[in-house]
Amino acid sequence: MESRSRPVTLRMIADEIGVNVSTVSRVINASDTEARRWASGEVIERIRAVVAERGYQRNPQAASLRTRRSGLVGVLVPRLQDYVLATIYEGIEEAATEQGISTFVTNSLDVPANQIARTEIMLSRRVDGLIFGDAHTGEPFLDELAERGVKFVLVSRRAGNHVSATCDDVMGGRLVAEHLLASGRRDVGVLAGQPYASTGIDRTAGIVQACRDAGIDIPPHRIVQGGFDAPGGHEAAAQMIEAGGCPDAIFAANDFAAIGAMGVLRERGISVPDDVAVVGYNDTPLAAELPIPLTTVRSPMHEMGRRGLDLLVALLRGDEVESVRLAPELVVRASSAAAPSKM
Amino acid sequence: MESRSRPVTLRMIADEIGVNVSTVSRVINASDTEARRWASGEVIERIRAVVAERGYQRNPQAASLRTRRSGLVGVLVPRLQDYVLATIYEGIEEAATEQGISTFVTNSLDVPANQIARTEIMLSRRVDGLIFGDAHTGEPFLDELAERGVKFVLVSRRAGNHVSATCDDVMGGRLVAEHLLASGRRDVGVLAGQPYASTGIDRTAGIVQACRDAGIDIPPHRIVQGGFDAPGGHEAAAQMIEAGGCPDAIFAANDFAAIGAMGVLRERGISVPDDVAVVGYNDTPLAAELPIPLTTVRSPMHEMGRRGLDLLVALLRGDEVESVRLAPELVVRASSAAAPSKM
DNA sequence: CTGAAAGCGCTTACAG
DNA sequence: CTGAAAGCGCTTACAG
Repeated sequence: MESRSRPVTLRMIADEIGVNVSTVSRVINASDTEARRWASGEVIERIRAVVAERGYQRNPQAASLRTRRSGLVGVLVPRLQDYVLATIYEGIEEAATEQGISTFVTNSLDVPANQIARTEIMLSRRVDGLIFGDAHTGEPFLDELAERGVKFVLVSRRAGNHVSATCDDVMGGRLVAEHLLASGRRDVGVLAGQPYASTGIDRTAGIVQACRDAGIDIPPHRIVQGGFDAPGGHEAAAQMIEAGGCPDAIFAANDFAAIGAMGVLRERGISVPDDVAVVGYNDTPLAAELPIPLTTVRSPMHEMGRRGLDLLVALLRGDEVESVRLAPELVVRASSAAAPSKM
Repeated sequence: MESRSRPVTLRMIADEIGVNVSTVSRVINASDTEARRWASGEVIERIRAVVAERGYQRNPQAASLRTRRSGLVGVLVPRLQDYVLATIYEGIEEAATEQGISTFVTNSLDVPANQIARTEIMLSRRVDGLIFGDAHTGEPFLDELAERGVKFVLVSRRAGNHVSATCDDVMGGRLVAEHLLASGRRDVGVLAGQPYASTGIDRTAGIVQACRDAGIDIPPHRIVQGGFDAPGGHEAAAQMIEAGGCPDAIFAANDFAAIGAMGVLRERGISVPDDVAVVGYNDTPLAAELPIPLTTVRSPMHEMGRRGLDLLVALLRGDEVESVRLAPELVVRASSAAAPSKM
């Protein structure tokens, strides 16, 4: 088996044409219009032809050594197994590729020690900037990073005053409240997710506020924290029902948690939506396929990733940037059909 | 806001101690034992102390320029949104981090043109090798890549004689057949997945063979191809039922496809497991939480990713390597409970 | 418009 | 055991 052939270098191109490497470098890195400032039309044409013919590809390591910019971005997510974060990452990666940027992703599992360690690894790889999908409220980590002059943006979750691309989760929570109240539900339980994630916090705040506006108070025992996955939702729902019986509506801050809750309800013979409405968040493709199709809030996950990358690029360019808040949309399905009127 | 401070270089360390950069380089890159061949105990100690104190981190771009090895690996998957591939990637990334290797992942969406284009991008980033989770049988692409001397391994799907880390999918299919036949099912339908993926091909071959061994032939109209996701399973199941009525067992080559199939059955009022048993593949965490818990085949996805990375590292080292085939395990749940005896 | 040179931060034969 | 030098492939002031 033959070994991989050595890549074409600038020098090879230059020698073949009989010009200096600096000229080739300038022409290659210039736009069509500004190239004329660096070389004669004939030389430009010749260079472009040979570059195409020989399949020249710039060596990014060499360029980065010289320019001190790597074209690399580090992305931290709680876990890529989570469909939501995987989708956000797809958006990031898509936008990055369009801009000629490469990304490294890694899982922090939402553990602060991992966040710190993974970030240092990213920095040692000389990333130009970072995108965090796992920001924790109340942790000093991101503030310290900003203090050090490291450039980063947040996606999915907000934190402090750091630049972020998120969904308007408070509004998402309000949409759910309005829908549930309109369909006759009065005893609303919330699976609030992790206490350090702005997503869960804001979605919970949204539904609580909107219910209060309608004169309904959600008592503390109806708000249970837990993981954003099926087992997490299972556990949280079980705990809620144990503590105060089953409410007539459950809002899970995440589709997977909603599925976990439906598991508990099935085990206990509680009927959805007759006894209890269930609403999720994110409109995962599974939501529509479930034996009981799930009402949920659609959030623009892919777009969020794209916008996050764009924000980071702007930041690295030195632009003044504003956080982005995208609008959610309620998708009503069978799991929250109006309750049969009782008594 | 202060700008990020310049990283510490070898030269700074060397100057501080008063030795040559080459000495520092040798000591840093040597193991504890071999360092003694390159420097006196005193110098070694001094270097290590200053490296730790100043927080020196090797510039990987500079090192790679010199050594012609980037420590970078490219990973192509159909789609990271797919839980199965996300999990395999987690294994890859985990093993890579342990070895000081960085990975780039990208989605090919199983489109051959994308596979080619993405691979070229990876190569232009100077990756040392590639891992493909999206191999297509019958496409010449991988053969051509091998011909060019590019180093790579496959995960999840086999193809040709290329080195791979996979699950024994034929055995997985056989396990399902034995279980279904033992619980009285006779008319078995298969949602076979994509025709170019060895996973679906092998799982189908396994169940077909095992049924034939038991004297039961699965007719062609009972084998339907389709996507490995919920919508794909939905469509394929609908097509199968349309063509020949509902079988008494459906084996989907993937849990998500199984969920899609359950959606069709629900719509048509067909009961699971009374009318039809449903079995999936991969034992996704959702499987256990579904309103009708799903019987499925557990495949060691995370381990597969780890083994794939290990294989690639061995290959890059020039070792002779053998493909790895991991064992699947059947997990029985409610969706395939024995049918009530009819008539 | 084009060239020659310096230098980014490393590693690694080659000397001694 | 340690140093001095070359060079990986680029980019970019500095000249002309």
